[in-house]
Amino acid sequence: MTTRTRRSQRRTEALSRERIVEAAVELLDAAGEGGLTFRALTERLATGPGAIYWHVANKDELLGAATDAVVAAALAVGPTGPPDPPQDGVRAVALGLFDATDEHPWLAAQLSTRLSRGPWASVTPRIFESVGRRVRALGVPEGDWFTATSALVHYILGAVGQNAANTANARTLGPDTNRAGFLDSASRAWEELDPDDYPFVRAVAKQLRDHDDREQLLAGVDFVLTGITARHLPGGQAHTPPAT
Amino acid sequence: MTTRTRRSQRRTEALSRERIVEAAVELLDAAGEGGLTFRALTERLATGPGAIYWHVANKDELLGAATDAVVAAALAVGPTGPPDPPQDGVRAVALGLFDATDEHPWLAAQLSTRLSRGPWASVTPRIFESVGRRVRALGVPEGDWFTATSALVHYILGAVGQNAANTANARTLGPDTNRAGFLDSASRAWEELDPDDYPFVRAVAKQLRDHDDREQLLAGVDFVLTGITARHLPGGQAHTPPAT
DNA sequence: ACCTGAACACCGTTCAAGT
DNA sequence: ACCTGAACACCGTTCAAGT
Repeated sequence: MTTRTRRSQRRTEALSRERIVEAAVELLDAAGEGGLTFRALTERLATGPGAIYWHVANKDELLGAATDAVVAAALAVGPTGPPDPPQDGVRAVALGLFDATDEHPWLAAQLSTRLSRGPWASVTPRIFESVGRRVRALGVPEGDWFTATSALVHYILGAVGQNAANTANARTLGPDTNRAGFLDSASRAWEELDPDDYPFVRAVAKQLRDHDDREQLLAGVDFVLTGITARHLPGGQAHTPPAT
Repeated sequence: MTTRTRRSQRRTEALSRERIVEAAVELLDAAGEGGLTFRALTERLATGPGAIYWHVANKDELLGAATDAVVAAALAVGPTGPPDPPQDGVRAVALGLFDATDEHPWLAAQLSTRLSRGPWASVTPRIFESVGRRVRALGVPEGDWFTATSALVHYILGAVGQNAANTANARTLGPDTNRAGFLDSASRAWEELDPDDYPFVRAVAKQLRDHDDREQLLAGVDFVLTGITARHLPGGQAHTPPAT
Protein backbone atom coordinates (compact mmCIF):
# COMPACT_ATOMS: atom_id res chain seq x y z
CA MET A 1 0.00 0.00 0.00
CA THR A 2 2.52 2.58 1.14
CA THR A 3 5.37 3.49 -1.16
CA ARG A 4 7.97 2.70 1.45
CA THR A 5 11.44 1.41 0.72
CA ARG A 6 11.05 -1.80 2.68
CA ARG A 7 14.07 -4.00 2.01
CA SER A 8 13.64 -7.70 1.54
CA GLN A 9 15.31 -8.37 4.90
CA ARG A 10 12.56 -9.25 7.31
CA ARG A 11 13.27 -10.07 10.89
CA THR A 12 16.87 -8.93 11.08
CA GLU A 13 15.80 -5.33 10.67
CA ALA A 14 16.48 -3.45 13.87
CA LEU A 15 13.49 -2.49 15.96
CA SER A 16 12.74 1.21 16.09
CA ARG A 17 9.93 3.44 17.19
CA GLU A 18 9.18 4.23 13.57
CA ARG A 19 9.01 0.54 12.67
CA ILE A 20 6.67 -0.13 15.60
CA VAL A 21 4.33 2.71 14.64
CA GLU A 22 4.29 1.46 11.08
CA ALA A 23 3.30 -2.02 12.22
CA ALA A 24 0.65 -0.53 14.49
CA VAL A 25 -0.91 1.34 11.58
CA GLU A 26 -0.96 -1.85 9.54
CA LEU A 27 -2.68 -3.75 12.31
CA LEU A 28 -5.20 -0.96 12.81
CA ASP A 29 -5.95 -0.83 9.11
CA ALA A 30 -6.39 -4.58 8.93
CA ALA A 31 -8.56 -5.19 11.96
CA GLY A 32 -9.58 -1.88 13.50
CA GLU A 33 -8.81 -0.64 16.97
CA GLY A 34 -9.41 -4.08 18.47
CA GLY A 35 -6.72 -5.48 16.19
CA LEU A 36 -3.94 -3.54 17.83
CA THR A 37 -2.68 -5.68 20.72
CA PHE A 38 0.79 -6.12 22.08
CA ARG A 39 0.43 -9.81 21.37
CA ALA A 40 -0.30 -9.19 17.68
CA LEU A 41 2.43 -6.58 17.59
CA THR A 42 5.08 -8.87 19.07
CA GLU A 43 4.16 -11.56 16.58
CA ARG A 44 4.33 -9.23 13.61
CA LEU A 45 7.63 -7.75 14.75
CA ALA A 46 9.03 -11.11 15.88
CA THR A 47 9.97 -9.82 19.31
CA GLY A 48 8.73 -9.68 22.89
CA PRO A 49 6.56 -7.09 24.62
CA GLY A 50 9.50 -5.72 26.58
CA ALA A 51 11.24 -4.69 23.37
CA ILE A 52 8.24 -2.63 22.35
CA TYR A 53 8.03 -1.01 25.75
CA TRP A 54 11.61 0.07 25.34
CA HIS A 55 10.64 2.30 22.41
CA VAL A 56 7.12 3.26 23.43
CA ALA A 57 5.75 4.24 26.82
CA ASN A 58 2.41 2.43 26.57
CA LYS A 59 -0.45 1.59 24.26
CA ASP A 60 -2.02 5.01 24.45
CA GLU A 61 1.17 6.70 23.30
CA LEU A 62 1.46 4.18 20.49
CA LEU A 63 -2.08 4.91 19.33
CA GLY A 64 -1.30 8.60 19.48
CA ALA A 65 1.84 8.15 17.41
CA ALA A 66 -0.07 6.14 14.82
CA THR A 67 -2.73 8.82 14.63
CA ASP A 68 -0.14 11.53 14.32
CA ALA A 69 1.73 9.75 11.55
CA VAL A 70 -1.40 9.30 9.47
CA VAL A 71 -2.58 12.86 10.01
CA ALA A 72 0.83 14.29 9.16
CA ALA A 73 0.79 12.39 5.89
CA ALA A 74 -2.72 13.58 5.13
CA LEU A 75 -1.89 17.23 5.75
CA ALA A 76 1.44 17.12 3.93
CA VAL A 77 -0.08 16.92 0.46
CA GLY A 78 -1.17 20.54 0.45
CA PRO A 79 1.37 23.26 -0.08
CA THR A 80 3.43 22.00 -3.01
CA GLY A 81 1.93 24.18 -5.71
CA PRO A 82 1.26 27.91 -5.63
CA PRO A 83 -0.65 29.03 -2.55
CA ASP A 84 -4.36 28.35 -2.87
CA PRO A 85 -7.03 30.89 -2.16
CA PRO A 86 -7.60 30.50 1.59
CA GLN A 87 -11.11 29.08 1.23
CA ASP A 88 -9.84 26.38 -1.10
CA GLY A 89 -7.03 25.65 1.33
CA VAL A 90 -9.48 25.03 4.17
CA ARG A 91 -11.55 22.81 1.92
CA ALA A 92 -8.40 20.89 0.99
CA VAL A 93 -7.53 20.29 4.62
CA ALA A 94 -11.04 19.02 5.29
CA LEU A 95 -10.99 16.72 2.28
CA GLY A 96 -7.50 15.52 3.15
CA LEU A 97 -8.64 14.41 6.59
CA PHE A 98 -11.80 12.97 5.07
CA ASP A 99 -9.80 10.82 2.68
CA ALA A 100 -7.42 9.76 5.44
CA THR A 101 -10.30 8.49 7.57
CA ASP A 102 -11.58 6.70 4.52
CA GLU A 103 -8.28 4.84 4.15
CA HIS A 104 -7.89 4.34 7.90
CA PRO A 105 -11.36 3.80 9.36
CA TRP A 106 -10.03 3.73 12.93
CA LEU A 107 -8.76 7.28 12.53
CA ALA A 108 -12.08 9.02 13.04
CA ALA A 109 -12.56 7.78 16.58
CA GLN A 110 -8.92 8.48 17.40
CA LEU A 111 -9.13 12.02 16.11
CA SER A 112 -12.06 12.92 18.31
CA THR A 113 -10.56 11.08 21.26
CA ARG A 114 -7.22 12.85 20.90
CA LEU A 115 -8.82 16.21 20.31
CA SER A 116 -10.94 15.86 23.41
CA ARG A 117 -7.77 15.11 25.36
CA GLY A 118 -6.69 18.71 25.29
CA PRO A 119 -4.45 20.86 23.17
CA TRP A 120 -1.13 19.12 23.83
CA ALA A 121 -1.69 16.10 21.65
CA SER A 122 0.47 16.60 18.63
CA VAL A 123 -2.42 16.18 16.21
CA THR A 124 -4.08 19.28 17.57
CA PRO A 125 -1.30 21.77 16.76
CA ARG A 126 -0.84 20.15 13.38
CA ILE A 127 -4.44 20.61 12.29
CA PHE A 128 -4.69 23.98 13.96
CA GLU A 129 -1.66 25.22 12.08
CA SER A 130 -2.96 24.04 8.72
CA VAL A 131 -6.33 25.65 9.14
CA GLY A 132 -5.08 28.72 10.98
CA ARG A 133 -2.72 29.82 8.23
CA ARG A 134 -5.67 29.97 5.89
CA VAL A 135 -7.72 31.93 8.40
CA ARG A 136 -4.90 34.43 8.63
CA ALA A 137 -4.65 34.62 4.84
CA LEU A 138 -8.37 35.27 4.76
CA GLY A 139 -7.74 38.63 6.38
CA VAL A 140 -9.41 37.88 9.69
CA PRO A 141 -8.15 40.36 12.31
CA GLU A 142 -5.56 38.85 14.63
CA GLY A 143 -7.73 39.08 17.73
CA ASP A 144 -10.21 36.67 16.15
CA TRP A 145 -7.75 34.10 14.84
CA PHE A 146 -8.23 31.65 17.66
CA THR A 147 -12.02 31.84 17.68
CA ALA A 148 -12.34 31.48 13.92
CA THR A 149 -9.80 28.67 13.64
CA SER A 150 -11.31 26.76 16.55
CA ALA A 151 -14.72 26.89 14.96
CA LEU A 152 -13.40 25.52 11.68
CA VAL A 153 -11.35 22.78 13.31
CA HIS A 154 -14.21 21.68 15.52
CA TYR A 155 -16.57 21.51 12.62
CA ILE A 156 -14.18 19.66 10.35
CA LEU A 157 -13.34 17.01 12.90
CA GLY A 158 -16.94 16.49 13.86
CA ALA A 159 -18.02 16.12 10.26
CA VAL A 160 -15.10 13.96 9.23
CA GLY A 161 -15.76 11.61 12.11
CA GLN A 162 -19.40 11.17 11.31
CA ASN A 163 -18.95 10.81 7.58
CA ALA A 164 -16.12 8.34 7.84
CA ALA A 165 -18.41 6.22 9.97
CA ASN A 166 -20.85 5.85 7.13
CA THR A 167 -18.42 3.94 4.99
CA ALA A 168 -16.69 2.19 7.88
CA ASN A 169 -19.95 0.87 9.23
CA ALA A 170 -21.02 -0.32 5.84
CA ARG A 171 -18.16 -2.84 5.91
CA THR A 172 -19.35 -4.05 9.30
CA LEU A 173 -22.74 -4.99 7.97
CA GLY A 174 -21.30 -7.46 5.52
CA PRO A 175 -18.69 -7.90 2.83
CA ASP A 176 -20.84 -6.69 -0.03
CA THR A 177 -22.85 -4.06 1.78
CA ASN A 178 -21.75 -0.76 0.32
CA ARG A 179 -22.12 2.70 1.70
CA ALA A 180 -25.42 3.24 -0.08
CA GLY A 181 -26.79 0.10 1.49
CA PHE A 182 -25.75 1.24 4.92
CA LEU A 183 -27.25 4.68 4.53
CA ASP A 184 -30.38 3.04 3.22
CA SER A 185 -30.82 0.94 6.33
CA ALA A 186 -29.93 3.87 8.57
CA SER A 187 -32.51 5.94 6.75
CA ARG A 188 -35.13 3.27 7.31
CA ALA A 189 -34.25 3.19 11.00
CA TRP A 190 -34.91 6.92 11.17
CA GLU A 191 -38.25 6.47 9.44
CA GLU A 192 -39.34 3.98 12.05
CA LEU A 193 -38.84 6.34 14.98
CA ASP A 194 -41.81 7.52 16.99
CA PRO A 195 -43.66 10.17 14.97
CA ASP A 196 -44.50 12.15 18.09
CA ASP A 197 -40.95 12.31 19.41
CA TYR A 198 -39.02 12.52 16.16
CA PRO A 199 -41.03 14.34 13.48
CA PHE A 200 -38.03 16.23 12.16
CA VAL A 201 -35.69 13.25 12.02
CA ARG A 202 -38.33 11.30 10.13
CA ALA A 203 -38.78 14.16 7.73
CA VAL A 204 -35.09 14.20 6.78
CA ALA A 205 -34.61 10.43 6.67
CA LYS A 206 -34.66 10.46 2.87
CA GLN A 207 -32.11 13.26 2.78
CA LEU A 208 -29.85 11.13 4.97
CA ARG A 209 -30.12 8.32 2.45
CA ASP A 210 -29.40 10.49 -0.57
CA HIS A 211 -26.77 12.85 0.77
CA ASP A 212 -23.19 12.90 -0.46
CA ASP A 213 -20.58 12.92 2.29
CA ARG A 214 -18.15 15.22 0.54
CA GLU A 215 -20.78 17.72 -0.50
CA GLN A 216 -22.11 17.70 3.04
CA LEU A 217 -18.63 18.26 4.45
CA LEU A 218 -17.87 21.14 2.11
CA ALA A 219 -21.28 22.73 2.66
CA GLY A 220 -20.57 22.88 6.37
CA VAL A 221 -17.09 24.31 5.83
CA ASP A 222 -18.67 27.00 3.68
CA PHE A 223 -21.23 27.79 6.36
CA VAL A 224 -18.47 28.43 8.86
CA LEU A 225 -16.35 30.35 6.35
CA THR A 226 -19.33 32.50 5.46
CA GLY A 227 -20.01 33.18 9.10
CA ILE A 228 -16.40 34.12 9.74
CA THR A 229 -16.09 36.44 6.78
CA ALA A 230 -19.49 38.02 7.39
CA ARG A 231 -18.52 38.87 10.92
CA HIS A 232 -14.91 39.86 10.61
CA LEU A 233 -14.38 41.15 7.13
CA PRO A 234 -15.30 44.48 5.46
CA GLY A 235 -18.64 44.48 3.73
CA GLY A 236 -20.01 41.52 5.62
CA GLN A 237 -23.13 42.71 7.43
CA ALA A 238 -25.25 39.58 6.96
CA HIS A 239 -25.15 39.14 10.69
CA THR A 240 -27.88 37.25 12.51
CA PRO A 241 -29.11 39.77 15.05
CA PRO A 242 -28.58 38.46 18.58
CA ALA A 243 -31.85 37.99 20.42
CA THR A 244 -32.52 40.92 22.73
CA MET B 1 -27.30 14.93 42.99
CA THR B 2 -30.27 13.68 41.02
CA THR B 3 -33.74 14.34 42.33
CA ARG B 4 -34.64 10.70 42.21
CA THR B 5 -37.10 8.99 44.54
CA ARG B 6 -34.61 6.54 45.91
CA ARG B 7 -36.17 4.66 48.81
CA SER B 8 -34.13 3.86 51.87
CA GLN B 9 -34.18 0.16 51.03
CA ARG B 10 -30.74 -0.64 49.68
CA ARG B 11 -29.87 -4.08 48.54
CA THR B 12 -33.30 -5.62 48.52
CA GLU B 13 -34.32 -3.38 45.64
CA ALA B 14 -34.90 -5.48 42.56
CA LEU B 15 -32.30 -5.25 39.83
CA SER B 16 -33.43 -3.49 36.69
CA ARG B 17 -31.89 -2.08 33.59
CA GLU B 18 -32.62 1.41 34.83
CA ARG B 19 -30.95 0.72 38.16
CA ILE B 20 -27.88 -0.67 36.38
CA VAL B 21 -27.59 2.34 34.10
CA GLU B 22 -27.90 4.63 37.09
CA ALA B 23 -25.08 2.85 38.87
CA ALA B 24 -22.99 2.97 35.70
CA VAL B 25 -23.39 6.73 35.49
CA GLU B 26 -22.35 7.05 39.13
CA LEU B 27 -19.24 5.00 38.55
CA LEU B 28 -18.37 6.97 35.43
CA ASP B 29 -18.83 10.25 37.24
CA ALA B 30 -16.68 9.10 40.13
CA ALA B 31 -13.74 7.59 38.28
CA GLY B 32 -14.09 8.21 34.57
CA GLU B 33 -14.41 5.64 31.85
CA GLY B 34 -11.83 3.41 33.49
CA GLY B 35 -13.99 3.30 36.60
CA LEU B 36 -16.80 1.42 34.91
CA THR B 37 -16.02 -2.28 35.27
CA PHE B 38 -18.31 -5.21 35.75
CA ARG B 39 -16.40 -5.94 38.94
CA ALA B 40 -17.11 -2.50 40.36
CA LEU B 41 -20.66 -2.72 39.11
CA THR B 42 -21.36 -6.07 40.75
CA GLU B 43 -19.95 -4.78 44.01
CA ARG B 44 -22.04 -1.62 43.94
CA LEU B 45 -25.19 -3.53 43.04
CA ALA B 46 -24.40 -6.43 45.39
CA THR B 47 -24.86 -9.02 42.67
CA GLY B 48 -22.93 -11.14 40.18
CA PRO B 49 -21.93 -10.38 36.59
CA GLY B 50 -24.52 -12.80 35.24
CA ALA B 51 -27.31 -10.76 36.73
CA ILE B 52 -26.13 -7.66 34.90
CA TYR B 53 -25.83 -9.55 31.64
CA TRP B 54 -29.42 -10.56 32.01
CA HIS B 55 -30.51 -6.93 31.69
CA VAL B 56 -27.78 -5.60 29.41
CA ALA B 57 -26.18 -7.17 26.34
CA ASN B 58 -22.60 -6.06 26.99
CA LYS B 59 -20.46 -3.21 28.20
CA ASP B 60 -20.78 -1.22 25.01
CA GLU B 61 -24.54 -1.22 25.22
CA LEU B 62 -24.32 -0.19 28.85
CA LEU B 63 -22.07 2.75 27.98
CA GLY B 64 -24.47 3.72 25.25
CA ALA B 65 -27.42 3.62 27.62
CA ALA B 66 -25.56 5.74 30.15
CA THR B 67 -24.71 8.27 27.45
CA ASP B 68 -28.27 8.34 26.22
CA ALA B 69 -29.70 8.85 29.69
CA VAL B 70 -27.45 11.81 30.38
CA VAL B 71 -28.05 13.41 26.99
CA ALA B 72 -31.79 12.96 27.29
CA ALA B 73 -31.73 14.76 30.62
CA ALA B 74 -29.60 17.55 29.19
CA LEU B 75 -31.91 18.13 26.23
CA ALA B 76 -35.11 17.85 28.22
CA VAL B 77 -34.70 21.20 29.96
CA GLY B 78 -35.58 23.23 26.89
CA PRO B 79 -39.14 23.52 25.74
CA THR B 80 -41.03 24.27 28.93
CA GLY B 81 -41.54 27.99 28.40
CA PRO B 82 -42.76 29.76 25.29
CA PRO B 83 -40.86 28.75 22.15
CA ASP B 84 -37.54 30.52 21.88
CA PRO B 85 -36.36 32.28 18.79
CA PRO B 86 -34.71 29.50 16.80
CA GLN B 87 -31.20 30.91 17.17
CA ASP B 88 -31.58 30.99 20.93
CA GLY B 89 -32.89 27.46 20.84
CA VAL B 90 -29.80 26.20 19.04
CA ARG B 91 -27.60 28.04 21.50
CA ALA B 92 -29.55 26.47 24.37
CA VAL B 93 -29.00 22.98 22.99
CA ALA B 94 -25.29 23.67 22.64
CA LEU B 95 -25.02 25.04 26.17
CA GLY B 96 -27.10 22.18 27.54
CA LEU B 97 -24.69 19.63 26.12
CA PHE B 98 -21.78 21.76 27.26
CA ASP B 99 -23.04 21.78 30.83
CA ALA B 100 -23.75 18.06 30.71
CA THR B 101 -20.17 17.29 29.71
CA ASP B 102 -19.06 19.56 32.49
CA GLU B 103 -20.97 17.49 35.02
CA HIS B 104 -20.05 14.19 33.38
CA PRO B 105 -16.52 14.54 32.03
CA TRP B 106 -16.63 11.09 30.42
CA LEU B 107 -19.52 12.22 28.22
CA ALA B 108 -17.47 14.13 25.69
CA ALA B 109 -15.50 11.13 24.51
CA GLN B 110 -18.65 9.01 24.48
CA LEU B 111 -20.55 11.52 22.41
CA SER B 112 -17.95 11.60 19.68
CA THR B 113 -17.50 7.84 19.81
CA ARG B 114 -21.24 7.23 19.54
CA LEU B 115 -21.72 9.81 16.85
CA SER B 116 -18.94 8.30 14.78
CA ARG B 117 -20.68 4.96 15.08
CA GLY B 118 -23.38 5.95 12.64
CA PRO B 119 -26.86 7.35 12.77
CA TRP B 120 -28.57 4.53 14.62
CA ALA B 121 -27.23 5.26 18.05
CA SER B 122 -30.08 6.73 19.98
CA VAL B 123 -28.14 9.86 20.90
CA THR B 124 -27.90 10.89 17.28
CA PRO B 125 -31.62 11.16 16.56
CA ARG B 126 -32.14 12.90 19.88
CA ILE B 127 -29.67 15.68 19.19
CA PHE B 128 -30.64 15.86 15.53
CA GLU B 129 -34.27 16.35 16.46
CA SER B 130 -33.53 19.10 18.96
CA VAL B 131 -31.39 21.08 16.56
CA GLY B 132 -33.42 20.28 13.47
CA ARG B 133 -36.65 21.71 14.83
CA ARG B 134 -34.89 25.04 15.24
CA VAL B 135 -33.48 24.88 11.75
CA ARG B 136 -36.99 24.33 10.44
CA ALA B 137 -38.28 27.22 12.52
CA LEU B 138 -35.53 29.36 11.06
CA GLY B 139 -37.25 29.18 7.71
CA VAL B 140 -34.61 27.10 5.94
CA PRO B 141 -36.18 25.47 2.85
CA GLU B 142 -36.98 21.79 3.40
CA GLY B 143 -34.47 20.52 0.88
CA ASP B 144 -31.64 21.98 2.96
CA TRP B 145 -32.78 20.76 6.37
CA PHE B 146 -30.43 17.83 6.52
CA THR B 147 -27.36 19.74 5.35
CA ALA B 148 -27.93 22.65 7.70
CA THR B 149 -28.76 20.49 10.71
CA SER B 150 -25.81 18.20 10.13
CA ALA B 151 -23.44 21.15 10.03
CA LEU B 152 -24.76 22.48 13.32
CA VAL B 153 -24.70 19.11 15.06
CA HIS B 154 -21.19 18.34 13.88
CA TYR B 155 -19.93 21.68 15.03
CA ILE B 156 -21.62 21.53 18.41
CA LEU B 157 -20.36 18.07 19.23
CA GLY B 158 -16.85 18.87 18.12
CA ALA B 159 -16.73 22.03 20.17
CA VAL B 160 -18.39 20.53 23.22
CA GLY B 161 -15.91 17.67 23.20
CA GLN B 162 -12.89 19.88 23.05
CA ASN B 163 -14.10 22.41 25.56
CA ALA B 164 -15.18 19.85 28.09
CA ALA B 165 -11.68 18.44 27.93
CA ASN B 166 -10.23 21.68 29.18
CA THR B 167 -11.92 21.39 32.54
CA ALA B 168 -11.73 17.60 32.70
CA ASN B 169 -7.99 17.62 32.07
CA ALA B 170 -7.43 20.28 34.65
CA ARG B 171 -8.58 17.83 37.31
CA THR B 172 -6.09 15.28 36.03
CA LEU B 173 -3.16 17.60 36.61
CA GLY B 174 -3.82 17.82 40.31
CA PRO B 175 -6.50 18.43 42.90
CA ASP B 176 -6.09 22.18 43.01
CA THR B 177 -5.19 22.80 39.38
CA ASN B 178 -8.08 24.71 37.95
CA ARG B 179 -9.07 25.22 34.37
CA ALA B 180 -7.07 28.43 34.09
CA GLY B 181 -3.97 26.62 35.25
CA PHE B 182 -4.49 23.91 32.69
CA LEU B 183 -5.01 26.34 29.85
CA ASP B 184 -1.96 28.22 31.03
CA SER B 185 0.27 25.16 30.76
CA ALA B 186 -1.29 24.18 27.44
CA SER B 187 -0.65 27.67 26.18
CA ARG B 188 2.98 27.42 27.23
CA ALA B 189 3.28 24.11 25.40
CA TRP B 190 2.07 25.82 22.25
CA GLU B 191 4.60 28.59 22.69
CA GLU B 192 7.42 26.08 22.84
CA LEU B 193 6.62 24.52 19.47
CA ASP B 194 9.06 24.89 16.59
CA PRO B 195 8.77 28.44 15.20
CA ASP B 196 9.34 27.23 11.64
CA ASP B 197 6.66 24.55 11.72
CA TYR B 198 4.08 26.21 13.94
CA PRO B 199 4.15 29.98 13.54
CA PHE B 200 0.37 30.33 13.62
CA VAL B 201 -0.16 28.09 16.64
CA ARG B 202 2.48 30.05 18.54
CA ALA B 203 0.82 33.30 17.57
CA VAL B 204 -2.52 32.24 19.08
CA ALA B 205 -1.12 30.58 22.20
CA LYS B 206 -2.10 33.55 24.32
CA GLN B 207 -5.61 33.52 22.89
CA LEU B 208 -5.87 29.87 23.88
CA ARG B 209 -4.95 30.81 27.43
CA ASP B 210 -7.42 33.68 27.68
CA HIS B 211 -10.39 32.32 25.79
CA ASP B 212 -13.73 31.56 27.40
CA ASP B 213 -15.16 28.17 26.53
CA ARG B 214 -18.77 29.28 26.42
CA GLU B 215 -18.11 32.37 24.35
CA GLN B 216 -16.03 30.27 21.98
CA LEU B 217 -18.81 27.71 21.69
CA LEU B 218 -21.47 30.31 21.00
CA ALA B 219 -19.27 32.19 18.54
CA GLY B 220 -18.94 29.04 16.48
CA VAL B 221 -22.67 28.34 16.63
CA ASP B 222 -23.24 31.85 15.34
CA PHE B 223 -20.78 31.35 12.51
CA VAL B 224 -22.71 28.32 11.32
CA LEU B 225 -26.08 30.01 11.84
CA THR B 226 -24.89 33.03 9.89
CA GLY B 227 -23.68 30.81 7.09
CA ILE B 228 -26.97 28.94 6.98
CA THR B 229 -29.15 32.02 6.93
CA ALA B 230 -26.91 33.83 4.45
CA ARG B 231 -27.20 30.97 2.03
CA HIS B 232 -30.75 29.87 2.44
CA LEU B 233 -32.75 32.83 3.56
CA PRO B 234 -34.03 35.90 1.68
CA GLY B 235 -31.74 38.90 1.84
CA GLY B 236 -28.64 36.92 2.67
CA GLN B 237 -26.16 37.56 -0.10
CA ALA B 238 -23.01 37.71 2.04
CA HIS B 239 -21.86 34.60 0.27
CA THR B 240 -18.19 33.78 -0.05
CA PRO B 241 -17.72 33.38 -3.80
CA PRO B 242 -16.48 29.91 -4.67
CA ALA B 243 -13.04 29.99 -6.21
CA THR B 244 -13.21 29.77 -9.97
C1' DA C 1 -37.99 -15.22 34.64
C1' DC C 2 -34.25 -13.86 37.13
C1' DC C 3 -30.00 -14.42 39.60
C1' DT C 4 -25.34 -16.78 41.35
C1' DG C 5 -20.41 -17.12 40.97
C1' DA C 6 -16.71 -19.95 39.43
C1' DA C 7 -14.21 -20.30 35.26
C1' DC C 8 -12.25 -18.87 30.66
C1' DA C 9 -9.77 -16.38 27.31
C1' DC C 10 -7.48 -12.34 26.74
C1' DC C 11 -5.49 -8.07 27.73
C1' DG C 12 -1.67 -4.24 29.09
C1' DT C 13 2.28 -4.01 31.69
C1' DT C 14 6.38 -5.31 34.56
C1' DC C 15 10.89 -6.97 35.51
C1' DA C 16 14.73 -9.96 36.43
C1' DA C 17 17.70 -11.70 33.32
C1' DG C 18 20.34 -11.76 29.24
C1' DT C 19 23.50 -9.63 25.34
C1' DA D 1 21.66 0.40 25.14
C1' DC D 2 18.61 -2.79 23.67
C1' DC D 3 16.05 -7.04 23.88
C1' DT D 4 13.83 -11.60 25.97
C1' DG D 5 9.81 -13.89 27.76
C1' DA D 6 7.68 -15.65 31.85
C1' DA D 7 4.64 -13.78 35.19
C1' DC D 8 1.07 -10.60 37.24
C1' DA D 9 -3.10 -8.24 37.89
C1' DC D 10 -7.12 -7.23 35.72
C1' DC D 11 -10.61 -7.28 32.35
C1' DG D 12 -15.30 -8.65 29.66
C1' DT D 13 -17.98 -12.51 29.04
C1' DT D 14 -19.93 -17.29 29.53
C1' DC D 15 -22.60 -20.89 31.47
C1' DA D 16 -24.08 -24.68 34.33
C1' DA D 17 -26.54 -24.40 38.24
C1' DG D 18 -29.78 -22.62 41.36
C1' DT D 19 -34.48 -20.29 42.78
